[in-house]
Amino acid sequence: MLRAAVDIADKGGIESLTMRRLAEVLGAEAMSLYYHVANKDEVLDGMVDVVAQEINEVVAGIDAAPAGGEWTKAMRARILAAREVLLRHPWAPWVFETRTTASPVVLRYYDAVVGLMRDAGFSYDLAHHALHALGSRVLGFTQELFDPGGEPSDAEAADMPEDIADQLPHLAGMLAEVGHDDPDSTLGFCDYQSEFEFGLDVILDGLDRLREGA
Amino acid sequence: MLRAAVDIADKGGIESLTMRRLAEVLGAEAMSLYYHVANKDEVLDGMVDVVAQEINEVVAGIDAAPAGGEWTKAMRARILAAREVLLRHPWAPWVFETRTTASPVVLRYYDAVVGLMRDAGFSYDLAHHALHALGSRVLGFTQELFDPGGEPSDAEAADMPEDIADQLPHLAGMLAEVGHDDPDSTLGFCDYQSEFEFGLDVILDGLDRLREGA
DNA sequence: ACCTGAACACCGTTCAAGT
DNA sequence: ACCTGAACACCGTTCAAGT
Repeated sequence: MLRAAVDIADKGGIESLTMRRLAEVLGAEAMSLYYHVANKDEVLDGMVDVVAQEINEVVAGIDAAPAGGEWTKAMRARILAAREVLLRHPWAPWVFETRTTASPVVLRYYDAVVGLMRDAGFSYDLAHHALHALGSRVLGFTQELFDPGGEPSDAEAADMPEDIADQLPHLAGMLAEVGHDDPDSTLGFCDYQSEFEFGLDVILDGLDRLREGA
Repeated sequence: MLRAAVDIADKGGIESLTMRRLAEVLGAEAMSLYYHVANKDEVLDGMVDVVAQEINEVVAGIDAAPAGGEWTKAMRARILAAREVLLRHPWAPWVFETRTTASPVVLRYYDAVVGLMRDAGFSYDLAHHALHALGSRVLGFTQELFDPGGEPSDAEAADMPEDIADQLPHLAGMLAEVGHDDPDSTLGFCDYQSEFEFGLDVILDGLDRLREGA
């Protein structure tokens, strides 16, 4: 049932996941679901468990590799592996954010993350701050809002009108330059993967410096 | 109308904002709204404009202060001021995230942010990376997921069952220590404001170091 | 130009009733 | 123990009709 729910969301987006559709895919006749589950939120709870379980399985194979390496390497590999799982489930960030109770499977992931930092010499206090600083990045995603200086929106397209460009001189300048440097970004799209890694490295480096100073 | 929509969301949460309720508050009889607006998304678009406008007004007064100071001070003050506005509109983060088109008012905010970095010697390229690294933090919020090691959930409460604590040794240890240090966090709540500032400073410091190295 | 009532196509969910 | 049909209370939205 959870597997079916994940499939629906993967294929048609999270908004296409309705109780009626889920029952249909399962062959059941609609409202039978409520015998097995209290409400739709419980389905969503189960779906984050599925994704978190997937992440835990993937990182289990990763952790062995950078055994002698620095902790930032291990953390980086772990987070990027988690990100790959997340990219297969584009609805997952939204569902993660809307959950109010902590899934035990997610807690297991966080426990391993704290363990990794502890092994690297972090105090519990600093590890706690570190989790907050990383935020959702520790699970491999960030919310992209409207993508500053990247979207091919009417206000930022290459043919940005003169009068609007005058009102936003710095964005116009930035777009012109960033757009020119990278042939793939002429349409204004950013490379989300490398931007994610950039931000991640800034934070990991900063945390490592704090670890050394402590 | 937008003001009324913001009021409803402020008081009853974003889920209490329905077209019928909005019309009721406005004195109109329900479906008249569709003469002035194409659909509900257009209302939500307008609401982020209201909030962004509020932010722009607040930061306009802030920017003058740290004139001779370092850019990180000015950026920090700007972002924390934006955060105060956001805290008055708890629904705003969710609405910001769901928008697909960039509001001109938000673009104005980002333009000023890029301008601030340009004045500090940032290249357009680094400023672009910086925006991505800051993500939603530049507007004053982060998504808190389930709050690692903080929520008074059944799995993490002070009376965490022995068997669960055994499965999550690092989280249990962290919770015990962090919970003890701060008398206000005995219930497991984190101080979101100081965690926000911690993460923000990590990123700003890291960006400043990259600026110097460039 | 502006508003309205009735209706449509959808939700999640309840509940009494079936096997 | 498990499933179902009919119904309820809500959505956003359409549309023909009013002033």
